[in-house]
Amino acid sequence: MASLGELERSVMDQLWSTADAATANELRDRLAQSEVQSKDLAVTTVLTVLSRLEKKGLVERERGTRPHRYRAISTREDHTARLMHEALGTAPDREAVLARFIGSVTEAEAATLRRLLTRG
Amino acid sequence: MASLGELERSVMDQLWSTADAATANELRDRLAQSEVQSKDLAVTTVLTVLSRLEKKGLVERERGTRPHRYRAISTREDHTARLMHEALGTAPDREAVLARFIGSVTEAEAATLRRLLTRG
DNA sequence: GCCGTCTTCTACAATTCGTAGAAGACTGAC
DNA sequence: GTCAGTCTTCTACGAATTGTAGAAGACGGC
Repeated sequence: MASLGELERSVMDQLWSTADAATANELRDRLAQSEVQSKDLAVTTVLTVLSRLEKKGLVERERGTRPHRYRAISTREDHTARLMHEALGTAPDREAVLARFIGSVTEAEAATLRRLLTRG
Repeated sequence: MASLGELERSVMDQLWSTADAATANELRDRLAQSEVQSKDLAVTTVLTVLSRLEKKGLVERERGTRPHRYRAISTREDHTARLMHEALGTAPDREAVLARFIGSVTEAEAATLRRLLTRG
């Protein structure tokens, strides 16, 4: 449901990289600079993508200001964590999935998890 | 990369529900019975989907036997765990993601994780 | 050698995504 | 109040993915 295309992903990355809302133009510029794909985009392209992301519930826009400003609705971390939960939810045996998941986590991450789990 | 369509997903569910390899015909029958969508499919439809799943690396087929037999390459749990890792990998701050993830896990799952993490 | 079964090839419609032009809406400068 | 420039919306199109399946070729048992 929430699978993003490449450009959609890039736009989200930009929105996530600074918490502030940004205009389509700012985003286009930022994409032009930081982008791996280095393909200058039309502003309308960025706007289309932003509209789609809005429809998908990932982005919200301020309609009051004249150049509308867009911001990510949740943080990248929340979004990613939600995706992980979604994946987890597709399997009937969640514990078995967690076992596999833990099995292939790096030692540093395992340590983090231990800390997080014992602290609460 | 590994996002599945609805039918593809259903076929994988069937393959995962029994570890044995199955023929396209068997799968079509099983789908017809268990399926929510209750739409009788042509065998060729199932075969097409199986070929696509094979190309995606999720299914392997025995070409030796005459009605080819298909089986899932990894278990549902492995597959799901891999998806979770993929999601995790998209974020730069993996630890932060893990923190959010842990935060929204059920108590039972948290217990499972603790057990898994302290046992190794 | 023929018949029924199985596979492969090809195809098509719907959806998603990248991409953007055309045209209408709005704002600031004057 | 009007004009120019900016911004948004609408519409569109091509590529890729997915559900769907027919046509035709390959194969094995009788």
